[in-house]
Amino acid sequence: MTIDVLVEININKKDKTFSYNVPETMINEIYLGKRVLVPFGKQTLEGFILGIHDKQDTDLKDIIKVIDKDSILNKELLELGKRISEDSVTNLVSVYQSMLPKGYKASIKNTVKEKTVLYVKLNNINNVKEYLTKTKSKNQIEVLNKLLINDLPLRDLNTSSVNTLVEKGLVTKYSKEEYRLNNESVDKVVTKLNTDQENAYNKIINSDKDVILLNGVTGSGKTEIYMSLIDKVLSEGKEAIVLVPEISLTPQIIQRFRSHFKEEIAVLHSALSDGERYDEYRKIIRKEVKIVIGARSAIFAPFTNIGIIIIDEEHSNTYKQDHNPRYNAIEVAFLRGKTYNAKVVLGSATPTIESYARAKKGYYELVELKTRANNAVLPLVNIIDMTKEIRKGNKMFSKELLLSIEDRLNKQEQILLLINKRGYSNYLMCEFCGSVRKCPNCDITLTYHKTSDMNRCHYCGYAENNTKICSDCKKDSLRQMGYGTEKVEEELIKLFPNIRTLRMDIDTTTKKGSHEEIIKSFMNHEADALIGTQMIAKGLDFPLVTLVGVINADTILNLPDFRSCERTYDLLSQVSGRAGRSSLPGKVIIQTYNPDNYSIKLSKTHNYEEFYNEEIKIRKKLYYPPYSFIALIKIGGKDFKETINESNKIGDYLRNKVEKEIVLGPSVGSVSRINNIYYFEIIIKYRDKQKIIDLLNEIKSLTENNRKIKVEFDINPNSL
DNA sequence: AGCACGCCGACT
DNA sequence: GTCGGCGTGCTC
Repeated sequence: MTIDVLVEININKKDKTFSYNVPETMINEIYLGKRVLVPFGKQTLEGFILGIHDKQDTDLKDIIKVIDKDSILNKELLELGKRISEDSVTNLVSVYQSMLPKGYKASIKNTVKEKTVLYVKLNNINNVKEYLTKTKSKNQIEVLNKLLINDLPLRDLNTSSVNTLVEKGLVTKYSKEEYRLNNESVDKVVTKLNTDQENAYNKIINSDKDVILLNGVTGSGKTEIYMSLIDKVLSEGKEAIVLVPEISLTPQIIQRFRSHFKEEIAVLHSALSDGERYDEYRKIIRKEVKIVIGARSAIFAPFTNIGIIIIDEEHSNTYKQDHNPRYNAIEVAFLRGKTYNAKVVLGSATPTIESYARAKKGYYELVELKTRANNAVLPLVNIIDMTKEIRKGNKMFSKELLLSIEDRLNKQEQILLLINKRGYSNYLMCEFCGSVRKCPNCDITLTYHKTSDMNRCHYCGYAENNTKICSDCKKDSLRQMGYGTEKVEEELIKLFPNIRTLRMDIDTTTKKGSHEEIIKSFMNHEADALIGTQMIAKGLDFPLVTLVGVINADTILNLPDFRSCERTYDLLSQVSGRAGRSSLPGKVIIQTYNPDNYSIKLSKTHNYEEFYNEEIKIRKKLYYPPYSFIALIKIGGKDFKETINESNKIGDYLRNKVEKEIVLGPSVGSVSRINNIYYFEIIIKYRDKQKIIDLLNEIKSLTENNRKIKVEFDINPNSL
């Protein structure tokens, strides 16, 4: 037997496979999509089996071994990978690699193994019953009585008694696979839909469209609809995939799904250990579960009879992978949905402009939920003009925010404070000459880290001791600008010495489980205020929160990105949605230096459509999505001149090929230099997606032999 | 990705 | 002459 193997390194010739001979002893382990270890020149590489032939060829080298026990990539997923590779202009191997769960990718040396536990079973029931009438040992009687009901793990029994019984030949120890994540038995909760939810549900199941956009305000109860849809799919004997943004994959949501679906569900997210993830995948392959809930890569769950794919918070930018292969899980969902004739449901309070436009045009079924479930009212939103506050000397907290905090403290209600860190970290600026301290390798603003008292570059990891000396004017005038969660917490405690605070940001959530701990602690009212970054904006449900404060609403708005208004509106709506989710009415205070910007102003009314109508005008005028697709070509090289030259060549090539489309650049990249590699960018705005994908694949094969430059492609990039 | 091969400049 | 730079091509 010989096989075609796609090896893990990038062969310059497009997705070339190599043939190997399979030794007799391994023949029954060979399946398409499994990984094998093969000799390759002088090295040993991993590769995927893409072809199996029944012939004999002694000229070929033998494979070393078969790595995978189960083949996760079945025929459907192998085909899907090819399509993704084409659409995202990435090598096939890297697509297949990212379709496998992370634990599987670990090097062969530390491949994850099944966890086994020693169990004890009875040998012969009659012998045991007879022994029970004779023996006087209390411990042994207890052990045997337990085992009469069913086999038990050794750790739950008296070990020395078991050992005695083994010697007497009455019981035997054996090892049994045990899943690392056990679905602890919970009472099954039956959800009941209210009238609005019922209507939405019916509209979804009766729709003749492949894709449904479920646009519901925060707290309108989309999750109950999802669960009812899944119930229906399960009753038809089919499977369901639920995608949520990593950040909102909180214990709260998982618990809700667990309590509804019991053990029929597997959970996949980045906080799992390799072992846990391995086990969750085995549950899927062994067909022990019918539902998968997970982040982006869960879209590749190896189900074979998918009935529905649900994507919650569809506007979230986490569905697009921000490194190669740059696939978008939503587009993958469409592909898989089509294969299985399964509906794809996109849910959001603030859909992307593109999705909403498609729904309005009738490509998607539009289903709307305009009121909150349980009669909760949408919170009152106050927008505070910080330019006025700063004249009064209120830098961080406006008067109104302070009064409201005090009020909630008196009433024993809870407060959520959002500090928008993105694009607004603690940078150092010279008070004298205005220059900002930057990374010597990357041209990127350095961030001051209080814990280590160092300035760090978030791109390359460069770190230096904190300094007050400006590198331009050499004066002792560098001053910390901006503030993060830490600073806000500090100030808050100064102002309200008795306040109990919790902080949630990258620093406090690196440890496994710390995210959950903070949420649990806040839920139990062990703190009055939760101060955090974006990660507190989504999906959380704290009934006692009646005040949400946004310290700095403008930071995203100031990013040089055509989606900055959309992102601002999303964030403000999401975080506002955290207030007043129970019977207590909620209030939101948004502090901003741009109170007249429509994305901030319109977050007051909770009316998405109003915002959409404003935003779509601008998109049309400037020929941005959904009126065009955008592709980004990133060219990097060590030699500045060489990189410009090659970039220009690519630009010219494109301009020759696409007449009416728009090619911008090459221009200096948004980050011009990282780790002493220079970057240039070419942006293409176009109408015909397929045409440009083909063209980019052409450029890829033309440039991948060029060792002077590295070219990367990003179709519909998350940010520009 | 590695590694060999080969073609040029600088040297004991 | 020969050591070593790196541009190019190949790995079943």
